[in-house]
Amino acid sequence: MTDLPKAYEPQSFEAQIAAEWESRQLFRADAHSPKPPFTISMPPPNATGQLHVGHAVMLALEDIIIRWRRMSGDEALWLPGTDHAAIATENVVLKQIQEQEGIADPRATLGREEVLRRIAEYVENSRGTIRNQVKAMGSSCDWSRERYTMDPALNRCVNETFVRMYQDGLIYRGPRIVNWDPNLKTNVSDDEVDRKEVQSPFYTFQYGPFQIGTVRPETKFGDKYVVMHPEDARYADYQHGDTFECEWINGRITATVIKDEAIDPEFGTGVMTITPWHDHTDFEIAERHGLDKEPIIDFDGKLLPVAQEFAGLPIEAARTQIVEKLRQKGLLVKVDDQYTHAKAFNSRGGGAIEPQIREQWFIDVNKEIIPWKGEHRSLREILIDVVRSGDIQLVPDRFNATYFHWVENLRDWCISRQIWWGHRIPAFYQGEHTQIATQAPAEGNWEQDPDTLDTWFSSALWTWSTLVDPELAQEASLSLEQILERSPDFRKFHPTQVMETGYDILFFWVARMILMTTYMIGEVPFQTVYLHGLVRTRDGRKMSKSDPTTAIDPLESIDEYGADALRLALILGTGPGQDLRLYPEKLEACRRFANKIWNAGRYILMTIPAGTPITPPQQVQSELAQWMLHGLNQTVETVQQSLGGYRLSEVIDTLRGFFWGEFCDWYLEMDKNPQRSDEDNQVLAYAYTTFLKLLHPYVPFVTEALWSQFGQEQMLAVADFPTPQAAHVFPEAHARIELVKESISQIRALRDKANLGLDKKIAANLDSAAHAELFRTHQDLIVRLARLSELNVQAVEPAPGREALAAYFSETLARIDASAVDWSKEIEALQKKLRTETGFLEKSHKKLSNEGFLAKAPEAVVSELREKATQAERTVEALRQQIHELEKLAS
RNA sequence: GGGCAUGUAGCUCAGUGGGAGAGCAUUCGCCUCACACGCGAAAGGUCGAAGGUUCAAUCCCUUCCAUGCCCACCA
Repeated sequence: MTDLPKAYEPQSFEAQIAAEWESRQLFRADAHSPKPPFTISMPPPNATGQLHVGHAVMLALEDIIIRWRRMSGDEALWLPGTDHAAIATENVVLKQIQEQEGIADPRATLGREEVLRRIAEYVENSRGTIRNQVKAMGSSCDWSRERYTMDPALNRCVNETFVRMYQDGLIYRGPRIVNWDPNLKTNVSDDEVDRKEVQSPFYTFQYGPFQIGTVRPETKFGDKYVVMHPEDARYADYQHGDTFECEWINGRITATVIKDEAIDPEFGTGVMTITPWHDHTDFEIAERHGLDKEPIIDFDGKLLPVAQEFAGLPIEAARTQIVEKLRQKGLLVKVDDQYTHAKAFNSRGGGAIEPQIREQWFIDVNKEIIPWKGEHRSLREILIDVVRSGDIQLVPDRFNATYFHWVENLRDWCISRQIWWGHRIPAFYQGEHTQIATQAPAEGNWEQDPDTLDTWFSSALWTWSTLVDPELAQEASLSLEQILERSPDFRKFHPTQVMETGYDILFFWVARMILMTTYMIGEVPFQTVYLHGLVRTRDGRKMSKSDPTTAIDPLESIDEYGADALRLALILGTGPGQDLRLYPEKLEACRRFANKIWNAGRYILMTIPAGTPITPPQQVQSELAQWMLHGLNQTVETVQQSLGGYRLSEVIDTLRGFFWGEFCDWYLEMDKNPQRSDEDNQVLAYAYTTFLKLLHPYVPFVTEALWSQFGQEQMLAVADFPTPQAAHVFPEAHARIELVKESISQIRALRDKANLGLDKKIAANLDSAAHAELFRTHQDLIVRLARLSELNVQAVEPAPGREALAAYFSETLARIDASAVDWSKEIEALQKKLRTETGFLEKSHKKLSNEGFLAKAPEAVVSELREKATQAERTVEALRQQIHELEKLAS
C-alpha cells in the first residue's frame, strides 16, 4: 500500500512538505472566521541576522502551540516579522563601508540619505535569508501578514503614539545624563548597559583638608564640590555649604562642602568630589542640591578646553599625565593597583560608556494621567496592575518577582538615539518653535529632529501595529482610532493569546509592549507570557554566535538530523524559564525517535489493506485492542492537560514513552499475527493516525509525510486534534494485559539468566499460580512474543503454551554445567534484593500497625499497601529458597 | 547589597505527600521478515547537608553548604 522510501531521510521530504503547506495556504488566518481567535506575534528577529539557535527555540515552541491550537479548532494566527535593529544594523553597515570603501566617517562623507539607502539595501537582502530559515524550521506562520518594524504602517503607528504621548505630557525633552557611547556616537538605555569587572588603579588625592578617592582623575577639573555622609562623625566639624580654598590640578579653586546620604562612609575615605556631567550618581546629587554642572569630556571622548594643557587628549592618555602632575604637586596620597570595579559598556557592540548630559526625549513613567479601570494611573502603576491582577500571566510565575522589582525601580525611559537608522522623531523645529506632529508642517522651513527612536519603541507596539490594515494606515485623513476600528485583523486578533520569548528580554521588550499597548489601546497586548531560557552547551556555557566552538548552527543541524529532530531536541528535558543544554547526542536521540515513527508507519502501511478507515472503531472485541485503546485514551487526556498548562516538554515525554514503549514495543509486537481481522486493522490505523495527530505539533514533517499515505484529502496540519473517547475506556482489559506484560518480562529475565547458567528456579517460577493462569488464557500472545523474543521458536512451536515453554527451560537447565559456574556473584545479587525487600516489608508492617496511618491514610492507600506487603512476603520467601539452593550448588 | 533559580543514576534532565523515572553512556544476549537509527535483559541513586511539620517527606517549612543568573549610583 505504500510507496514510502525504506529509510527515514528527512532531507528528502521536509522542503517539499513545507512548500505544500504554503501553496495550500493552510496557515493563512481568516479575520472573518466564526472560530475563536488564537494569536501569537512572533518576536521579530533582527532583519540582518542569521537564524541562530535561540531563534530556533522560539520558533519550535511557538509552532507547537500554534499548531496545537489550530488543530483544536481555533482561528490561529502566527504573525511573522523582522526588526530593523537600529543600532546593531547601522553599526554593521557603517563598518562595512569603512572596511570595503576606506571611508573613515561614512556618515560625514556620504550624508544621511545615502547612508540610509545603503542600510535599507542591506536589510532587504538579508530579510529573505531569515525568512527561508524560519520556513526550514517548519514554522506554520502566516506569511501573507509578514511585517517589518520599518513598514510605513508601523511608522504611522509610531508617530501617532509619539504625538499622543507628547500631547498627554508623557513624552518630554530635557537635559539629562545619558549613557553615551563615544565609539558609536549615540546613547543607549539603562537596560542596554552591561557592567563588567575591570581592574584599574584607584587613586587617593589630597583635596584641601580632605582625601578623596577616584578611578577617574581626568574628570576632576571642574570638581568644586566635596561630598560626605551627613552622619559621618569624622567630618562633623564641616557644615553643609562650608567653602574653602585649595590647590588643585590647574591652580587654586574654591570648593564647597556638600552632605548627602548617597555617600558610603565605609568606602575609601568616605569623601568624594563630584562630576555631575559625567556620572549618574553625581548628577543626582547635583540635582538634589541645585549644584552647577560642567562638561569636561566631549562626545568623541576627548578633554574639553576646561582641561587647559590637557585639552584634546583622549581619556586614557590624559589620565596618566594628570596623575603625574598631581604627584609632582604632592597631592597624590596613594594608588591602589589591585582595585576592581564594575565598568559600564554598551551591550550593543560598542565600547565603554562615558556618561554625558544631553538633550534627550523621555517617557515619563510616573505621571498619573492615564484612565485605567476607572482611575487615573501612571504607566508604572499599570505595568504592576496587569500582572498583579492576573490580566497577564507570566509562565513560569516566579518571574513575577523580578518583574515587579524591575518596574518598581523603573526610571523615565530615554527614547532618543543619535543614529540615523530607525523611526525619526516626529519633532520639527523652526528657530525657537517646536511642533510635534505625525507629518512635517506644510508651511515654512521646518527642520525635523535628527535623532531616531530607540528600537524598542517601535517593537513595543508590535502586537497591534502589525494588525492595522496597511492601506488604511496610509490615509492621512483617518485618525488612529478609525484605522484600528476599520482593520479587520486588529478587531479579530487583538489582544493576542501568547507571547513567547526569552526571559532575557522580559524587560527590554515584554514590559515595554505592556506599557505602550495598555496606554494606546487600553487593553493588554497578550494574556500569557511564556518565557524560555538560554541555550547552552553540554558543559553549561552560553552558546554564542561569535564563538564557533560553542555554537550549534540550527541550519547545519537541520541538514544533519532534520528539522523534526532539532525541534524535539530544543523542547525535550526543559521547562519554561529553564536554560537548556544542546549537544549532538541529544539531536541524535531525537532523530531516532523520528525514525521510529517512520518505521512503525511503514510497517502498518505495509500490512493493512488499502482503504482501511482511520476512524475510531465502534465495537472492539479483542482484549489486546481494548488495552491499546484504553492506554491511548489516557495518553490523549494527559497530553491535553499538559498542553493546557504549557508543559510542552512533558507532552513529548508522555508521547514518546507511550508510542515507543507501549504501542511499538508491545502492541505491534503482540499484533504480529498473520490472520489479522478487519477490526484489528482498523484499530491499528486509528491508533497510529491518532499518534500522528498528537505528535504533529512537535514533529510536523515526518507526521505529515506518513499521514499523506493514509489517503486523506485534508493535510494533517489542519486535521482535528484528538480528544478523549468515552467509548475507549476498558480498565479490565487494560489491567489484564498489563499483567501479561509483566509476566512476559519476568520470563525474559529468567531466560537471560538461564542462558548465563545462573538460575535454577525457572521451572518453579513457571509453575507459580499466577503465571499458570496467564499461560492458560493468553497462550497465543505469549507464543507470539516468545517467537520474537529470542526464545527458542522451534521448541515452542508445534505445541504452543506453557508446557512447551517449561520444556524449553528444563532443557536449558539440563545443559548447565554446575561445576563451571561461579555462583557467588548471583548469590550476592539475590541477597541484595532480599535486603531491600525485607526492608520494605518491615516498613510496611510498621505502617500497618500504626493507628495514625490506619485512621488518616486513604482507604486505597492502606489496602494497596496490604497487598504489596503480602506480595513482598512471598518474594522474600522465594528469594530465601533460591539463595539456599544456590548455596547448596556452590558448595 | 537586594532578588531569583538550581542541586535526583556516569552525563543531560523530567517527576511526585504514600516502595525512585526517561534519554544517552555501560554490561550481557539477539542481524526476529517496520526499524541494528533496532529488540530483549541487567547493572547503576542515604533524590546536596542538618533540623522541623505529618500516620507518612525526595516533595511542604527553617537553617546551612555548593552552583548559576538578574538587579543596584559604591566614587
